[in-house]
Amino acid sequence: VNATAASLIGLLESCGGSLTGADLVRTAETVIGDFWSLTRSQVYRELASLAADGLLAAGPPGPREARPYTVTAVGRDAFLAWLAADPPAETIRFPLLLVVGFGRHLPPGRLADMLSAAEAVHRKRLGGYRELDARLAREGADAFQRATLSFGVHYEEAVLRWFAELPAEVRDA
Amino acid sequence: VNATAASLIGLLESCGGSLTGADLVRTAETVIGDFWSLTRSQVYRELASLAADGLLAAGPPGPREARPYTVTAVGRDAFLAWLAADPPAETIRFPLLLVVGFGRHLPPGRLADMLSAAEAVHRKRLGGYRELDARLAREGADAFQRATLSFGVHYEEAVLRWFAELPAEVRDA
DNA sequence: TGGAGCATGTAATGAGTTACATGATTGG
DNA sequence: CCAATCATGTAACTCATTACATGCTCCA
Repeated sequence: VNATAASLIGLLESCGGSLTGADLVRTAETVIGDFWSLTRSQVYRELASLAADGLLAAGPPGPREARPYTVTAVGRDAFLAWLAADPPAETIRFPLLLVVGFGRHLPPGRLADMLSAAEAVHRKRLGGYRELDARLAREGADAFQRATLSFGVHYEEAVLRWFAELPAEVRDA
Repeated sequence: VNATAASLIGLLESCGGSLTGADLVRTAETVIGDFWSLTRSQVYRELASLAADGLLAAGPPGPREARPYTVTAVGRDAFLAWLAADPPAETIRFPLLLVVGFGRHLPPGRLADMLSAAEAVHRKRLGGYRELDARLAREGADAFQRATLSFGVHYEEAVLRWFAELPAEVRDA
């Protein structure tokens, strides 16, 4: 029961009923996509694997072989066990930092371009997070979900601060 | 030429001469390990692949089949091309955030334990980064390398701020 | 009704992790 | 010189990404 599989069970639990693969792809993307990326292929693989192990039950296939999945009692227990275990440390893989680290090999101006492009992306993401947070606050959403969003806000603010504080030596290399 | 392979070439470039697989594992761990994890197996696989493609040249095997690798002209060009290309976005996978998001399924107190354990880890990491930064500043190290370290500092500060600002509803769930 | 475009699911490739085997090294 | 321990390299496996095929759907 890895983190991706457990998350799928958790999303099925939260949504009460049964969801198909594509439903789960969409749901996962919006709910946990900002700090736990996953692709269609992963979802289908995990669903098949979980169903084979009896943690999920597959309903009758609908259009285009779409099977709705529901959580079994065994699956629920496995999810709760995963949830209560000590979570491993986060992993960050930030290609831009590699580029910055090797920055002295770049032609003049190139790094500045990359940095301002990245800065724009992060500025936009921060705006989106803040907007979403305001909406969730209005709607009185789950405090746990808002806490994950809050991480996103803090993270993006940190990235932007980092950009802002880069020495000219680096920024205009 | 993926990011891991390119980084290995870059490290070989920076170190001037030729390094063996184990040397590169060590170097990579200390220089880029904080934002680009890689394992021995990856290193050896990439080295073999890069040598097969002529981007690296393998020297004569020393003790225990250890071959020293050096960068070829082709390899250097490939590295520079990778470096100048637009870097893809970072990926973050933070298991603790998954757990927080599903926090309402946790027994009372469990989340608080996880959070304080994680907080201790991040506090320690921040301390280590600051110490290292002070040393690099004294030694007048490469500004680009210090910039990557600065990211680490900003990131850890953000994580700690996030912890500190979590509502009691979440922290003491 | 038919075909363009899109959504869903699958297969093949690539990257990352874990676990293992074997050869050095060092201290007794 | 022998044995315990550690370092180095390899292989098997899991996870993730990319590219593909096929079947809906919706509008002309």
